[in-house]
Amino acid sequence: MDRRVRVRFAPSPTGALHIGGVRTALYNYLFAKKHGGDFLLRIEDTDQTRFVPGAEAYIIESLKWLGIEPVEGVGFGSDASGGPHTPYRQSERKPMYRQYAMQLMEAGHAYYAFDTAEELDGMRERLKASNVDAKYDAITRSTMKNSLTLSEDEVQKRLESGDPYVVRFKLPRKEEVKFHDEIRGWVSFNTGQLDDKVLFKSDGMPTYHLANVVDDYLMEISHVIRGEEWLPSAPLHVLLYRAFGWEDKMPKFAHLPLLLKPEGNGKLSKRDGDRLGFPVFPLNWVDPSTGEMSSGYREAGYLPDAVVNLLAMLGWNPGSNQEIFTIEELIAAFSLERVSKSGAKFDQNKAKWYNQQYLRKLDDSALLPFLLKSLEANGLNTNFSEAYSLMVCSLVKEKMSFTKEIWDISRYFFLDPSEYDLAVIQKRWNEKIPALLKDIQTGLASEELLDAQSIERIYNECLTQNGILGKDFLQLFRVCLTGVAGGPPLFEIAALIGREALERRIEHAIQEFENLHKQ
RNA sequence: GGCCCGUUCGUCUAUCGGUUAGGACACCAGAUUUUCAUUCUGGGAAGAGGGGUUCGACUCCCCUACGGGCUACCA
Repeated sequence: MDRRVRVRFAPSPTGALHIGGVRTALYNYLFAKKHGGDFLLRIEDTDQTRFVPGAEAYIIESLKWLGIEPVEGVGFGSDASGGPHTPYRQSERKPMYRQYAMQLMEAGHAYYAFDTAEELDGMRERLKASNVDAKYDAITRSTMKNSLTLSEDEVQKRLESGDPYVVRFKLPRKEEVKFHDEIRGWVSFNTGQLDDKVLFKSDGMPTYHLANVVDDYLMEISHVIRGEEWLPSAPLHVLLYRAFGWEDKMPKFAHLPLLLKPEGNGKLSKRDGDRLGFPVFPLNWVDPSTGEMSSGYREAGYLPDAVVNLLAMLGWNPGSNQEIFTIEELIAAFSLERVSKSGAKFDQNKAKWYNQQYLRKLDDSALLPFLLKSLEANGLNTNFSEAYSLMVCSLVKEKMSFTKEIWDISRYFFLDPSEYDLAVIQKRWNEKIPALLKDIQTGLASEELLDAQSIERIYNECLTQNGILGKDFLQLFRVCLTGVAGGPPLFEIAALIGREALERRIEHAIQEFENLHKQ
């Protein structure tokens, strides 16, 4: 156990990385950092038929956005090679795997199989018909075309004539395979239930099982932290380490609980896309074959630290009541023992709450780029000073849950209201209002300095003059100035938008409200 | 179907044999806010069912139910 901690995140680039995968990466990262070890990214692209262009770049960009950065691997590392175990893309490691398949063959742990897809289907159908588990195992392999049943000459001949073949693992007949999972404790399987998995495909590529074990060994991985969907193949991997004679270098396993759909059934999947009302991807993703777009946390207005925090708490807890963690605090507190065993449903409300918390902690200036981007999109970027925008950010910050809301809740700082909240007008309007608004208008016009205090003073004076109560009018006045029913403190808004805007907006309200309230 | 993993408030979870079963989100009520929101206070809300073991079980064991995963020359 004094082995250097080295863990890896090993996604296959078959599409956008979904948040379950992100969480797996995060837990690996936290574990590595916690133990002063290494976190690496390996791309498992051994299935050429499922390759999706852009997926790898997407994974890398996602990890960078979230700050879950590997020290080695594709797209990372101190130099272009990615690190000392380059390459980190399994397709580029292709030439290395064959020798390991051969090593198993020579040791009698693997064999050639020549069965065609049709023959395999036939076998499965036959077994199913007789109510037996349809699998290529210790019994069925004796009825199939492989180097255990065919003569040596025949095998040689097939190999030489280029017949397609695969290499299968020769599973021990009836053996209890036990291993200790860092999260679940002892887990055991009987090899009688397993089958002779293909290790090496007819296209010359290894399957996941072979490539994964070989690479973990070569890259000196100390802990395999992955999703629970891999638990059933873990015994195979254990057996492979034994067959290779690498048992002393076998990593410890930790199988993470799955992230479930909020509506009840099944694990959260890539297909869920936007259906659920929250993103399942870190970044926006456009499916290159269908052109279909799925939204991501970044574009939905989440802050990366908030996403990291909420993902960390989904399936792990510190054992205390602390909910908000910086990444350093997460690293310090993290342990596999406190990862829960059962699947967790994603909670949108909690996610929103987390984002709000992080938004509020942000400097006003950190919000500025989001606002400036919106101003630019609306062609207003040259009309207002950056100092003005910064003040808007500070006023509006507490009202936001997501960065992308900033334009919607602050547009009235830049544009006169084009429409008004009718419900408020209808509820609060009465015949005294026009005179009151006029009074405020003239009061403001004759005041030299318009700051929040002076505006409020004038406002209150006019209220008393007109015999109107503040609670009956303030919200209407807010609608008059901003068009909407809620927002930051009104007199601060008024002070910021300034004399001309106030004059214009009050004048407009005097003309419009009378008609609007009748609608 | 088979194998494996799991099961505490609506949701995320604490509890590692003895607690009025705690917290957070959400929800509801009240207070504060001349408006909305914020904030504060309070409230309702849980151990799947059945057997054991034990002086004592949410906690340990077994069975059942339910949920999930896997069962490809996909990862």
